[in-house]
Amino acid sequence: MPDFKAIQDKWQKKWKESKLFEAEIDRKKEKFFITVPYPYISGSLHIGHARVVTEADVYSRYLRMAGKNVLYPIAFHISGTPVLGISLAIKNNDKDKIELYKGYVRNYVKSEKEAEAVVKSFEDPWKIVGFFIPKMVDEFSTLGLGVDWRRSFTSGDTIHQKMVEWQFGKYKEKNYLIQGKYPVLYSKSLGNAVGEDDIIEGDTNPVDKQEFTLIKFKYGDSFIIAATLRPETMYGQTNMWANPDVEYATAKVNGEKWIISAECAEKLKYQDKKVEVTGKLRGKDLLGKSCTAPFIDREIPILPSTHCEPGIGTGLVTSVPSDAPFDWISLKELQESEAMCMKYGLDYSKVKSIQLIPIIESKDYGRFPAVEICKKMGINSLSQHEKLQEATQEIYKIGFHTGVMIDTCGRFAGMKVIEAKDAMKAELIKNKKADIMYETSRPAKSRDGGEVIVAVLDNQWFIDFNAKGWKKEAGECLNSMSIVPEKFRKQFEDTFAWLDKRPCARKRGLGTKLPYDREWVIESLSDSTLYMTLYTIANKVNEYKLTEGQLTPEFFDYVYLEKGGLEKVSAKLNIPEAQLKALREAFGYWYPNDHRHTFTAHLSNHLSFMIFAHTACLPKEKWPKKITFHGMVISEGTKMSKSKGNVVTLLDINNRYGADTFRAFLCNSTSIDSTLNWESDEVEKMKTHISSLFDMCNEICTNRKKAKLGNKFAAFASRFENDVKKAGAFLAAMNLRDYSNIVLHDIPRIYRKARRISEQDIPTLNDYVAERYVKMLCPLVPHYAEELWAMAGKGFVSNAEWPQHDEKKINPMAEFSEDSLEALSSDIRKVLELAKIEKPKKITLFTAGQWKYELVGHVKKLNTRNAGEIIKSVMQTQLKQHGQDIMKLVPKLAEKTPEFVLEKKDEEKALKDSVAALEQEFNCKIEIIDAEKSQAPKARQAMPGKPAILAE
RNA sequence: GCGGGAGUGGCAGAGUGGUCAAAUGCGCUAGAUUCAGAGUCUAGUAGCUUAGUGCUUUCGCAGGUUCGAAUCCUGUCUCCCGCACCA
Repeated sequence: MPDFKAIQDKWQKKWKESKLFEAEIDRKKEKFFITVPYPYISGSLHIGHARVVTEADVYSRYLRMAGKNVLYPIAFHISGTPVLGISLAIKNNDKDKIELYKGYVRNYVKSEKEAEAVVKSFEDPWKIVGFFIPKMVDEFSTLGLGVDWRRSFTSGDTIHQKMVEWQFGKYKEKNYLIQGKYPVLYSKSLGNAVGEDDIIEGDTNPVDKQEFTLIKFKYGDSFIIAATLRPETMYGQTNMWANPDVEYATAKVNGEKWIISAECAEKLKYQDKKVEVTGKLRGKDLLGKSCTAPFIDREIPILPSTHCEPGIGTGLVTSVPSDAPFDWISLKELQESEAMCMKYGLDYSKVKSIQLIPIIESKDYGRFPAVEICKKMGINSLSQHEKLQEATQEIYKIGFHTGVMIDTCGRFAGMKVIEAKDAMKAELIKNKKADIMYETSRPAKSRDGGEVIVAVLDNQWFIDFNAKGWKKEAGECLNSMSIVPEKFRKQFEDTFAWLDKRPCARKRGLGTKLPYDREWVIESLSDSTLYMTLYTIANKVNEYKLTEGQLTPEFFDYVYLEKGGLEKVSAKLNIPEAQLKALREAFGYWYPNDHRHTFTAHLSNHLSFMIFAHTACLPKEKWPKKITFHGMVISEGTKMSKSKGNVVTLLDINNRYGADTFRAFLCNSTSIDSTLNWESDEVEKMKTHISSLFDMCNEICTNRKKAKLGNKFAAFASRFENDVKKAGAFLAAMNLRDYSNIVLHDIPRIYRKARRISEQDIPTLNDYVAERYVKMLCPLVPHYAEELWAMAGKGFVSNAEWPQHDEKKINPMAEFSEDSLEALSSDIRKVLELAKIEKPKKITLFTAGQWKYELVGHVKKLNTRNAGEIIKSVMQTQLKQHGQDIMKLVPKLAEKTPEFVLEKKDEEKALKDSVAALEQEFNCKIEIIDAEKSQAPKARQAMPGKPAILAE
């Protein structure tokens, strides 16, 4: 077995030394600029990252060999809050996170002590970035990528930030940016918006924002405020619930006197409301009194229930017992307990007289869904909290999707719940009878232990995708692009239609500050939509040592848009004209992005934004040309996750399998848009497969003799030429699976078969395939290919020319004859087996009568498959005389018409040529007889391409 | 719920109107080579049947169109992905 590791290291080093993949402008060649999404840094790279870069590499290696001037760069994304979250966790001494990162770091440093020190340093987020980026470059490199690393950068680099500033300047100019109110998850202790990564268990148990409608119930000169998720149930209200044990607050909210829980008053301060707490009020004190329900304008009593939680909503709940399980059970408990009514000084008879009011009919439920579901689930006490919650969700879900308002609901009768909800809410708010409050879907804490609530920011920046004209241009761009597979185009169209205003900045996280409002950091999906442009110039910007002060909007206006005039810009920015010109030239030459290869998950955000960004900032000819998608990656049949322990990292790959095995497995195990299942057993098999392939090629390359390949190899040559042709075509279409099938399986198979034709011709055969085969292997297994190529001593195969096929040698007839002969020998074997003849004395082959060839030829020419029509047509010819046989043959022919039919004389010749081989195989005499000249009953069975067989 | 996608043999995965019992690979069975293993080679791998044949069943399920359906149409079931500030 070859030492794949030594071979791999050797060639990766040589490529690097010779700057093989450092792309430069070459006007003689057509340029091709391919990109993949830059990875976000978070620990080690795994096979999910590897898939996209490797597929792009195989493809771009082909294009390079096919004569294109290929630029394939990779950069790194560091924007956003996850890195910050890691820092924070480490700072807060989060044991799990520290262990996790120590685990990563230990892969790269020598001692435990050193690892600890490195992880400690991660309290500074930039140290995380600084540590991992070089490691990631190294890990990617072990895959044998043809990447131009000189052009790499991170989204935290000056060049990136200045470009994003330019981009957002353009957005601002075009009025694509607006400000407005927006609810966000917010940590009171951090004084900042928080994301999933900042919240404890935010990744496993995500926190959502819920929108409550606050309903105002007139109560003296104040309002009792009830919070509800179901404003459509107004017509079903029977009473108000207050928790007797809770202390409520009276507060002035935007000038009105509200009664709400103290917690609620606190939260509302964050939700763009003026709140001034003026007093306290016990829940008990409200009981037995009444308040006026808006909308239905009805007096309803205030009753006690412990299901009102001060921490949720306002701590006061309006009761709709027909549709809310909690309300129904609370009411039921009260109605069944005179003692409880006495306790709170309520009039028991009045409480007992409360009747449910039906309002909604839903699928599978009658007029009182809450009652029904409680009965069904056996709920009869408020203490069954979890079951009640479940019941509530069920009723809510089914009511929302299938419910219809019934005749008790005034002018909303007949309306679907889904519509009535919004209509009633809007009307309430319009008449100032309701307000909005946001609440988290579960109690949550940020990593530092502070409470997470929902805060409304009133100066949130949005990108307005509905800004005038933008969607039209984006649509135009999409129409001009090629999307592979094409089925994803519809999803783009849907996404475009649905995109509206998107918050694009937050108050924390790594990234670029908004140029005209510097307390905001551009959010990480919004800052990574135009960075591909930077690959064209990043190496030069470094080389020229351009500084922040030089990378102004004028710089990008000139380099990207050729605006401002060379002399003027050069003088203003203090950049030599030659340099500025070179930068402009580089951008002009390499851009647009010809091909972006990426994961489907990016479609509805990154890729869509990317298209919008390009149309906003760049002229049409610089818009992206093509997007291809790959499928997801799973490991041992399930999703990769740390907890399952099935994450396969690039370090694992490098240690256990090597790049070529990985590449071969990746390309060969599934088509590009399907899910890749990483199974180590299968990978092991691939490893042995390609190493035996390497041994085979080794022999092909060393045992060679230049000579003309004889005619007996016509079928082989035909298949090989065809494979060369198809391999190129498959690669050009980025069909990596079919391509790899050819080089990994098909060629070895036909080659091994051909070797058996004649031992003494093997060196000639080897010489025939050697050079082209090694070239064809190169995109897939470049290290092995270089190693083999080195035997010929002609430089790198990586930039050799893609092999041409010889169309003249493609000979379907030769292949067909070979196939027929194989079929014949298979048939003979079967006959012998069935006839139980172990050692045949003689085998007679009958060729079909001339008329049968004519018949098949005739049928093939007809463009009908209808047996009746075929017979009709045939009977009008000379063949009529064989009428009886034809009646039997035609139905079969109609069903299965052979692809090829040789002339009778050609078939006889082919048969004669193979007599020797057959005689050798079966070790007996083979005789060929024309069926028309034989009386043997078997002879009648002969068909064109399928001689009758008689074994004795 | 809305939107998108997918269901093929023991497995992975081709095939989108005829040459399809369905490529290729893996697995499995038998044989060859080999000290042995690995590898390679050869044959086979839905069922029944047979001198190489024929028949039946099969491409999630149920119907339909057609001379002919894995492929087109209708209905239905199941699974996967996205649904926004999260990279």
